[in-house]
Amino acid sequence: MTSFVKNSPMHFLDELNESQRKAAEHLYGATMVIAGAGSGKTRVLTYRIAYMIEKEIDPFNILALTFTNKAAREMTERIGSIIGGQEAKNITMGTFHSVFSKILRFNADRIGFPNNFTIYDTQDSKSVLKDIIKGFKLDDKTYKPSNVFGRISTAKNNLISPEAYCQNPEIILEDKQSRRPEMGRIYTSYMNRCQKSGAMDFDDLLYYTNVLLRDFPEVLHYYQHKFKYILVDEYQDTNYAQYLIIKKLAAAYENICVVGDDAQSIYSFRGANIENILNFRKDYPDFSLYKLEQNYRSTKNIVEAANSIIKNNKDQIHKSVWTDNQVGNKIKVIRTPTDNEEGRTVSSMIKEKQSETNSSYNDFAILYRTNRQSRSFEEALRKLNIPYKVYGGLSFYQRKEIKDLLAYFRLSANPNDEEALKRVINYPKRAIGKTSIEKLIIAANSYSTSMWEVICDFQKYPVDINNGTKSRIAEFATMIKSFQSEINNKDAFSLAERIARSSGIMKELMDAKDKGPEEVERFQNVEELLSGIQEFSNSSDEENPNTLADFMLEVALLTDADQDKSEEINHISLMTIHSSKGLEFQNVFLVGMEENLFPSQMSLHSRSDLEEERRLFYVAITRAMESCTLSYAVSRFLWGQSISCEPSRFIDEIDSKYIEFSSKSKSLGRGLSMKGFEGTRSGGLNKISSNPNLRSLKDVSRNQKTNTDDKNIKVGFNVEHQTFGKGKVTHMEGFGADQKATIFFPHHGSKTILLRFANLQVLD
DNA sequence: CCAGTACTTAGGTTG
DNA sequence: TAAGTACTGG
Repeated sequence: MTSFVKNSPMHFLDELNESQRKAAEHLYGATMVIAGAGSGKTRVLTYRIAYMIEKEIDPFNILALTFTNKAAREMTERIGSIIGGQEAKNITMGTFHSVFSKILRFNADRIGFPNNFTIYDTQDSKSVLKDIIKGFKLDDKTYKPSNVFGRISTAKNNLISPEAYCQNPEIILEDKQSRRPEMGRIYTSYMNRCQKSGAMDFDDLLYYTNVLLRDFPEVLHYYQHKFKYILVDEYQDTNYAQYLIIKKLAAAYENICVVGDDAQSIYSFRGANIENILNFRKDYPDFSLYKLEQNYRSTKNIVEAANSIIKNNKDQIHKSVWTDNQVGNKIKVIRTPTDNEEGRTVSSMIKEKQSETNSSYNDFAILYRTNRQSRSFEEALRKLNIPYKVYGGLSFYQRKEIKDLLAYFRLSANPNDEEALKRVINYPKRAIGKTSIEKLIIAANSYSTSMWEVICDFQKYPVDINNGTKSRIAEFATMIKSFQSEINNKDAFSLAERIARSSGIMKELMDAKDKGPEEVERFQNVEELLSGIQEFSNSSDEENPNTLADFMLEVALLTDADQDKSEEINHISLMTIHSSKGLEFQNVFLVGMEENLFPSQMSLHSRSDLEEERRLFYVAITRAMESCTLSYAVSRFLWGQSISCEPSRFIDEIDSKYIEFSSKSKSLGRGLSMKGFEGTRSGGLNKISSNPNLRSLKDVSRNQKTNTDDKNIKVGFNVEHQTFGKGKVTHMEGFGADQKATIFFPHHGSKTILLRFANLQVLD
């Protein structure tokens, strides 16, 4: 087990400094490590776990919780490289959500869920809420799904059950004051709907874990004794539900080590609670505290500038971060006339520096407060032919085409998953209309069963839908059942491929491919998902194939960071400050340093919000190793109009010793800006003198009468449509006013059209 | 059922 | 401005 010691003359702990080493070696009792930015926090955690195993602690007894999947994976790898992969595998390591979702699946029957429960993402949750709000006949402007979702999420994160919510006088008053008295009813109904669908949202994973540990002492007992050693990374980002899980699990042995930095807490807006750090001393009065204060990442100027900023916050645990590194250059501040100019200036500065020092583009990052700011930089970088990658935004798994296919998988694994069912029952088009679906939903509610049960047995659950539609629905159900029968035994890839084909999704995307590059991309995305599944299939052994059901257990908790392929490529990184947390770059450009943008306008009302913005600024500055440049624009386009901006107060908060104002910006601004203004508003130049559209409209209306009620259209007829041109009728359905024709148009593909409106000319 | 149009809204983001 | 949704007319 300890063979690595023989090979290396030096013990791995020797690579740590004194306080790092103390924190790593102190294995018993409650320990808190407050780790300044760049102080080697991950290294301490890694070595601590390696040391535990060296001390013959069984990896099976270790629970390590991280903030992201990526962090968990990297740590497992690093530990594996020190003590051997086999040992590392037995550690329970992952995010709260992934670790506890597994525990919940194992114990699902105790809390009234199937063990293959679906995990709803935010989109799914909001869609459920929208339905409920509509069902209650409430105004969806007062009850915006995202607002309601946020409110419910907060409640769950604070372990307030629907019943408690409805009875809490304070909450009732709050909702009354915000004119949303029905919130409690919506919350209750939402919980019921999810349970009926066999689904949990992300917050439920934490909520129900608490329920499980609270109501089933034997379960609590089991995990308390399994997880004798508990480690939590990024402790400042935990919420109350997470805090309580840890507290309960650690209660038996109290071997708990939390690592965090209060100065880098930037997620309170979604429930993270700095109090958890402060409470630690109350819960474990005998705790030991270690502070990691030596920064290995940045120059003296950067470290000290960052210190001078964070000093302005009132709420914080005192620590003094310092470094042995060189003094380095001062932080540069540049000013540009417009946001577009900011893009050009920063891009050319990067180009200059890159060719001067012959460094890799990977050494550069542009950080901003909001995603929309990326635009001006992307444009400028493209013009200069500088490779870049924008991080964040829509993730792979959120894309429509991916969600569509996954919905088939989800439905096959758990047919009660109502969101999945609604998503694909008529996609690709199989003539099951909105009205029919609505009727199904209402029926399911009134029979208090799931939509799936209804569509499987119209005898038992009569619904007022015409027979043609009913038989198409039945056909759909049969197809899903045939997938269902294979989901637990056939290997993931062959079933996935079959579903993609026989659902019609592949054909749908294939046919659209010649429409444009976006359609091609969609098709490729689905191919990529399938090849990912193939990989998953191949990694299993002969005896127990990895099934699609297995795949679905993992996929809901994956994010696009989990399938990084661009890591090696040479490019600049563009991202929000939030997503830069935990990363480091030689050169950081922090852009958009303006009042109302950073700090954000919405943070100006309360001190604590402003302090969070300041911590965000602290995080941004401390990403830089060697150089840090701040920029701001004097005017900026915001929602279609140009507004004038003032430099951020944060610039003033940096001790002037550490910054210099670049003169470059001034000279750049002068000559160019005037030109930009001319020519842009050429008033009424485009005014249309004669309007050809008007004419054609008239012509059309005259034609209309002649052939609308010509009902003698049959399959095989050649017809002409006003907008689609000539085509051939391939299918007819419905009667009278509902009569529809499916027509193949050589230039527009196949369309199903209501004859009542179609205005068709029969050609033969 | 399809497609064009009117209307609305705009933060950060992991699981 | 841009993007997404709801509505409406053919």
